[in-house]
Amino acid sequence: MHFPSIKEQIDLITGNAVEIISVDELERKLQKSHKTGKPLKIKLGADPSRPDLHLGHSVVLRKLREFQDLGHEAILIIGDFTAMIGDPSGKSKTRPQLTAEETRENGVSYFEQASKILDPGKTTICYNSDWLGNMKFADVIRLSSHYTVARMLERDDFERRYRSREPISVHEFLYPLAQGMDSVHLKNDVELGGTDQKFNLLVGRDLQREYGIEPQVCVTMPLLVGTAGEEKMSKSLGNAICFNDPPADMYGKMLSIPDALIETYCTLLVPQGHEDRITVLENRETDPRNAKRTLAKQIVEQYYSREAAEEAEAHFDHVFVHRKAPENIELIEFDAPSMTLVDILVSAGAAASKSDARRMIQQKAVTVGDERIGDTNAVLELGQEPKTVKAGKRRFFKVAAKKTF
RNA sequence: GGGUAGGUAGCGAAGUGGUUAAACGCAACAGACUGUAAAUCUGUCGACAUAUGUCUUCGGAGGUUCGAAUCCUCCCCUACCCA
Repeated sequence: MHFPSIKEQIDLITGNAVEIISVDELERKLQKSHKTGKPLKIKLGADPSRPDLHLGHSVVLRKLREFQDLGHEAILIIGDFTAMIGDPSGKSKTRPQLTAEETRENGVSYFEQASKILDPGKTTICYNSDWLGNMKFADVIRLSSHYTVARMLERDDFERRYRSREPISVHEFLYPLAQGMDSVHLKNDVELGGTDQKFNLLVGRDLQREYGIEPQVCVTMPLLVGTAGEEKMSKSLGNAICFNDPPADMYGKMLSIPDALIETYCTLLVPQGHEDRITVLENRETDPRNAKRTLAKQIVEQYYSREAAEEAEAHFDHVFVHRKAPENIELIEFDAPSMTLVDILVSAGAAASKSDARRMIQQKAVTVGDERIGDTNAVLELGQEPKTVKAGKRRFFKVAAKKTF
């Protein structure tokens, strides 16, 4: 196995990373692998309870890919064991308990999506139920004796919640330990994670040491902020751009990010060394419009293709710049000769309730054909010929009658 | 087990008997404007209803009252202190 020079490796690994604990140890490990020809084992934990990967995940996946490109071994751990128990930590109190099948399925789906960034042929996948599932209660107690409550409370999240008097369940203390056990089991050299994972990564490091294993190097990556620019990107906050978003949506969402986010998104989402990176970063002040367009196209290309990116851009221009209806819009057929606009909006899913539909009409948001409708009692005659309905700026659909009446 | 403080709309947070469907902020939605779904400004933001009408909501269940998110009783949940 041939590796690039240590310096080259360190430069790439350090790029974009927030913190590396510690660079010296990393260097030592790299030297050792260089000498012995044995790749380093790089661990990344995946949460199979949320199988929709978004750009936030890509930041850390990309780092893992960089390790792969350097010749090291990527290990993706699907945290199926913890997902089966159902972790109610943090904000979401109702994180669902998943069955074994569901977690396996999600794990597969996770891997498929992650393959858009990783080199799938060179990625090892493990399920942590394989070892955690066999632990006896006595083993768990023994494991937990390695850590103190005070140290647990050092974690930002716990500390904050403890201080603001929010509940912390005992089992939440067990999760970092479980994750740490993964590291003990794998004997990995490096573990990757977002900055919010720092504590957990450090626990893994400590536990490895306790169990007489050479401690892992922890590499933390920045958390990507959501498209709104404030909170971190997360599907449940509705500010995410997912790997599986259709190209047009992905492109549109990318263009809608606040200008101030161009730099962050570009550095975290475009591969290090890519030419677009320089173009976007150079032009973001002087020509934010085109910088953003380049960036948006580049992202779509990563998950789909160059062609898809071009199409997405054309679609966007058509709909939003020229304000025309898109070509392929959903046709909804009703089994009636006429219907109130309100009912149509609700059954098309364009409005959440009838009140909402009325509101939209009152706000002049609804157009049928070329006519803007302002009457909340409007009734639409339905015929064989589909009519185009536009609700708001970006929801289009066609309506028609199922048959002639 | 005892004590104290709490549980309000998607979230955060006011409101302690009556113009309170419930201030305000965030998010969301819409309109104007624009290079965009940026920014900014304006409006909307429980449901139902052929607009000024009705119904449901302030942890849950009962009760007091002409009238309660606001008072009482019981229960559930959370935090902190004491044991």
